[in-house]
Amino acid sequence: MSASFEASRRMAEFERECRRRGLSLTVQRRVILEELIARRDHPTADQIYEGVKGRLPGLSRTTVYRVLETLVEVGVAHKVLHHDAVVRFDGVTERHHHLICLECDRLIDLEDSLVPDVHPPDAGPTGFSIRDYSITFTGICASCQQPAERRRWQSN
Amino acid sequence: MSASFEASRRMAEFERECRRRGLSLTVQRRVILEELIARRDHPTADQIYEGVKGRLPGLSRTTVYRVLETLVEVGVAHKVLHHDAVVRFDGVTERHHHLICLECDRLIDLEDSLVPDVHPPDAGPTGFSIRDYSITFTGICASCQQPAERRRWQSN
DNA sequence: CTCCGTGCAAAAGGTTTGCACTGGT
DNA sequence: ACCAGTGCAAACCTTTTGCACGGAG
Repeated sequence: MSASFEASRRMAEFERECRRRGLSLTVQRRVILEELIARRDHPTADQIYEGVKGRLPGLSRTTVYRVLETLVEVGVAHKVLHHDAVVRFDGVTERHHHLICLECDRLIDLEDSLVPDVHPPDAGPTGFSIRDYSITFTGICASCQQPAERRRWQSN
Repeated sequence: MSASFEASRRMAEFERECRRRGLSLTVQRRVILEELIARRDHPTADQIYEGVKGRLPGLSRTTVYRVLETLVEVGVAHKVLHHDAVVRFDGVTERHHHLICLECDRLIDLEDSLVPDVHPPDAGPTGFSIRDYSITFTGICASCQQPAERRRWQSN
């Protein structure tokens, strides 16, 4: 399955969901979702803004924030939790996990297939109904294990 | 094991670690750690500040931020990742997991013993060396499953 | 006595809000 | 034509930084 096919499938899913919910299909929403799907990193709202402003003259940062929030509500994007107090977004909505380097804070995706299934606990007493999960593995990334030379990363 | 015993054990651990690293044992550090250990929620820096400023007249918010950062470095506190773009702290350093309500964003702790062990993957190709992990379960909390009545939470 | 740690004020981000306007439906 | 969505500017909130003072070691 090619990346572009996957992208258009996701876009179609988004359009369908918008109609179902009575949300307008604006250029901004489409372009921002495209950008998010195309990127394999975990961009911040501002990085998305930088990435799409060429294609959307006059675009406002505010709109990027609002659109990203919408995409999350609709379910075509996820928020990623990183400890830098900046919200990051993920266009990959299939279940996957994260590796976070304790040294440089780099965040790497990990396919779900590499991780044994977790049987979600009953959470019985709390009455919490579990829908999905994601595992955050902490450790040291390859570059930070090296003898402290040439390890610079654009903070992901 | 009583909560207060556990608290003093943690405090002792902190003091030992400070001496080992040549860090000063200031009142601020002690009181802030006490507060963090005493709380069972996941307070923000500001909530900690509100909680301790009575005991530390003239305390600066800046100091709270710096001290919390120190506690994390020393290893007696953890950062908790929440998608509200505000850093939260956790005085529980034993491995545990989180339940996050998709509806109200509430964050609930889940003991590790309730969750089957995850055998950390090799992460072979990436060269990442895994040290620990934490699972975030997403779903709907008890109150949000109720017929949409009386569900208000102090945003945890 | 020497620094590390603190307090204060100010700056730096990131994110949200109010309001008028525009573009989807 | 109507109303959701956008752009802009300003507000807001969290977090960081620079500097001088004071207290821990």
